[in-house]
Amino acid sequence: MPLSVATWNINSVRLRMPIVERFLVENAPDVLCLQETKCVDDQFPSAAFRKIGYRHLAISGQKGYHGVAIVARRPIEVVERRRFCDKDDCRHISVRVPVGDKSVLLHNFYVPAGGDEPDPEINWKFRHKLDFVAEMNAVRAEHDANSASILVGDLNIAPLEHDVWSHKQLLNVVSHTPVETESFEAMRKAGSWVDLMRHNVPYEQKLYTWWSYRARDWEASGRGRRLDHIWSSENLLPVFSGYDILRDARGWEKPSDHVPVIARFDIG
DNA sequence: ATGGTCGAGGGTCGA
Repeated sequence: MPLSVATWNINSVRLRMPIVERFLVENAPDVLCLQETKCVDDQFPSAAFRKIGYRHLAISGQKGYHGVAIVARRPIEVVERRRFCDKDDCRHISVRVPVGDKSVLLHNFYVPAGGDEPDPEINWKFRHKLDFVAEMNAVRAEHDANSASILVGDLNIAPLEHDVWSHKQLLNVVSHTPVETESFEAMRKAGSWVDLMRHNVPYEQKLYTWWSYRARDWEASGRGRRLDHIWSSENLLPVFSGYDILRDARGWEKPSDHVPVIARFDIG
């Protein structure tokens, strides 16, 4: 019986419940990590999740902005709601997922988008994004014989050349600037995380999880970016059995600009 | 060339 973990920036959980339910019914991941829930915990549609079998909830929301949550069909225990950059933004929550006599520590992140101007001197949002990623260096892929770690979320950075539709045209666009991609990869390596979506995938293969709302036709324009990620500790590689990017979800009714990603592990 | 579209909230701001 595998363990499956999904991540999805849904850009308002209340508005998006119809397609979130569709995704859960059709794909039945054990755990779904959500970002940009955009509501306080009292407004989170907990009853609707419980009704379709997702009875275990870990929520960290705030009014109007940001917000993360984890919903699961199996028990989870909240470990931490970590603050970053000395702010009260709800951008992280971690849970422990018992898997037989072992357990997985699961981090769910929503990294700041960073604004439009890629200059930390004149754009405090970009400064905040760089500081946030630097602070993530402390989040390591903890593991031992009985435990492993997974880190997912909207990390708002497309690190590799083929994680964007045009490397050259996006080099000065926030999400793909060298200062971001280099610090991002340094942070990932410092934590000993494995980028599962690129594991055994050809370097030249384009991978996208996000398409802008600002295109007349997202599909025709083809201008995507890989902003959502699934990482794990190295000891999960032997049981990692693959993943899917639910590209079709970008064309559903009232879509998010991000699509879900699901990873599967042959454990539990 | 430098828009374009969403969501929350009700103040435009954040993405």
